[in-house]
Amino acid sequence: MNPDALPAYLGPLNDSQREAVLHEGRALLILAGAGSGKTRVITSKIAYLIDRKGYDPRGILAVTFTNKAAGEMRERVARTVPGSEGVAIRTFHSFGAWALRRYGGRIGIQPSFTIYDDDDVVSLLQSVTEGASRRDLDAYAHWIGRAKDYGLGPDDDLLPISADPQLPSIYRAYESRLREIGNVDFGDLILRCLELLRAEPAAIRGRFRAVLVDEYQDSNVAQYELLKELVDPSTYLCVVGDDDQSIYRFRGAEVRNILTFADAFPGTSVVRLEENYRSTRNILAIASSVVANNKGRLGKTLWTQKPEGKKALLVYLRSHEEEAELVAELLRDGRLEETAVLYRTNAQSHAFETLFAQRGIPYRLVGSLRFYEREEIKDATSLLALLANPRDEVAFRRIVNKPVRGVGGASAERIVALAAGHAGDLKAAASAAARSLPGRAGEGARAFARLLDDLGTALDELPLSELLTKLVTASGLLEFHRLKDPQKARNLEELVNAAVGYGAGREALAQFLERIELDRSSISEEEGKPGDRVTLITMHNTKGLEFDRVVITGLEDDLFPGRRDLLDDAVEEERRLFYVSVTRAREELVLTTCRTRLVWGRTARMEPSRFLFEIPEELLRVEGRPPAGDSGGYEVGTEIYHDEYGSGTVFKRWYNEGELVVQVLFESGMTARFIPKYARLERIGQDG
DNA sequence: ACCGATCGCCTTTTT
DNA sequence: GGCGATCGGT
Repeated sequence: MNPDALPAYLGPLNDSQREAVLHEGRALLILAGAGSGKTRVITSKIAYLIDRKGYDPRGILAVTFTNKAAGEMRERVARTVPGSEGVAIRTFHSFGAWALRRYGGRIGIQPSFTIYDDDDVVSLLQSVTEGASRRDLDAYAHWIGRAKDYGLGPDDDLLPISADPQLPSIYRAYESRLREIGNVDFGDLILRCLELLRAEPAAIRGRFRAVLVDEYQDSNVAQYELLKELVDPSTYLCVVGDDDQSIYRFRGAEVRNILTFADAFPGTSVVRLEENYRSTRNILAIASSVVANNKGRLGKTLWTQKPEGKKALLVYLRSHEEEAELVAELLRDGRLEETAVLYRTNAQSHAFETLFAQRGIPYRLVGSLRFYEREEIKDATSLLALLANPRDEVAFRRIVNKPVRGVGGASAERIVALAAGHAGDLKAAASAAARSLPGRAGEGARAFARLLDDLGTALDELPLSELLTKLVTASGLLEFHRLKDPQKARNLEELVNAAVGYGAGREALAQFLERIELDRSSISEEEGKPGDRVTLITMHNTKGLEFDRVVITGLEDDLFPGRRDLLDDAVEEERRLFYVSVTRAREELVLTTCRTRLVWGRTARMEPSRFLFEIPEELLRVEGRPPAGDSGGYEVGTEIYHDEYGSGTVFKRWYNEGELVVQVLFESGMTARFIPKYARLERIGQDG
């Protein structure tokens, strides 16, 4: 091999891409517009580090945002670079889990921990609070999650999260209970990993000589701090992102991470990838013109050599049924695999599923299955969790009396209290309680303890799938659920199937549970099946994907952008979500908006999404009729002046009984509604 | 402890 | 419209 010859993987790259791959130095920020080939750049860069710069694959860490992305990158890296198996390609969370399982002992975390999901968090909160409503508990769970995203513990100033006076004490109680149990929640995977790195930097820091992060615009503050701890001055750090595609603020993503990256890591070089290889000029123009309405962008000019392409089709429809009909009609050309139907909320998939099932149109539903959150699955995994960690009181409470064993709430609490005398071990406590609890409750406790014993023995002897089979039968869960709903029994079978390939023992169990918690997409009834299928997917889930034809549905105010997002800059995040959605399309874009929609079983009247008015008309071909009189002016964003209220901006407009109504936010902070036909409004900067 | 009926609230988006 | 929480009767 001639070492001077350019490696093959550099061949197809454009100048900026190549610059990014070849860059050397301390840190690199790649601002990569949608469809600009960033995955190719990252994989090429990994290849280059290994085969030209002499990096040990085991010294390279690549962090992605979703497991799906990690899987794809793993595949591409393996294809591009022989001998790259050792590269760690993980999500932030799975990296955290890995580090905690391996080195967590140094900060008091047992490797047998399991990961609590949102439901478990709420259950635990319920046991550390008194008289809190479900609503309160949800709120506290949310705030605690957000606090952890920002790297804040119970003793930090939580006012930016919530002014609720009880939050600090509830957070503190929750945290101390969680640590007694020995489990972690999602935020802990980052936060406690950070704690580990600070306490024992030698354990991990410096292990990775190069760290690459994809989708950096969606990292949160805790992840940023983790990154800072992970690198030392000699580590090569490369992050890739697009501020226009930041869509996870609700989950603690902090766009400022990418905006200030160069300041946080001195010596940063910046490379922009602005050539788009995916979409036609028209599609790109639509995406750009809408996102241009956002303020506070780094700003970039996406361009493409692709042809202009077709105009996007905008269809005004009467109802969500018509919307599903329209999509079914489009699909009569047989291009199922090439088409994706996008919507803002999971609930919207229903209309499509129903109609497609009727018409025999095969579809693939991405993400919304929530397989692991189903009652029967959670029951079975709670038993598994209890095997993995006998101190898991959340799992214990859930499963001890299911199916009914005569151990009611009061008895269960007695056992939990008793566990304190057995180092928290609930199995030991149940055994002990078998003697002290009266009658049926005592027998139930004994039966439950015996069940755990049997399963514990089987754990070391049987492969996991066989253990699970034993578990669902011996516990009575399979029978219990079969009687309620045969589908639930089938789901339990599906869970058993998911465990095929795992060996026997505690480590296999921990791995399986971790996969369930961290990669919820890994089982879906539809996804694995071959054949042509149209994709049904939320806008958020499309990140990183692309399709020849994209149908964006439900373009209506109050839905997209959502009702809550109207005032503050949350609208900007929704606009970015629109930008992400549009740029998934290669060739063809269809936009639909409905006049009415079922909301909570009631038919609601809808208005077209404000984003539609931000698209230049010449980029659209319109079908159907927009609501009458829509040219009445006073578009959203119009600045007006009112004699009493002063100047303000229209932030919402709709029609009531045929009259245009506008809602105006004034500089004073007040809002008011007007019917412009009668009210004395002056439009600023227009002739009126 | 369990069952059934009623009430209320809900829908963002996900690692 | 549907799910889950809650209450009251057994």
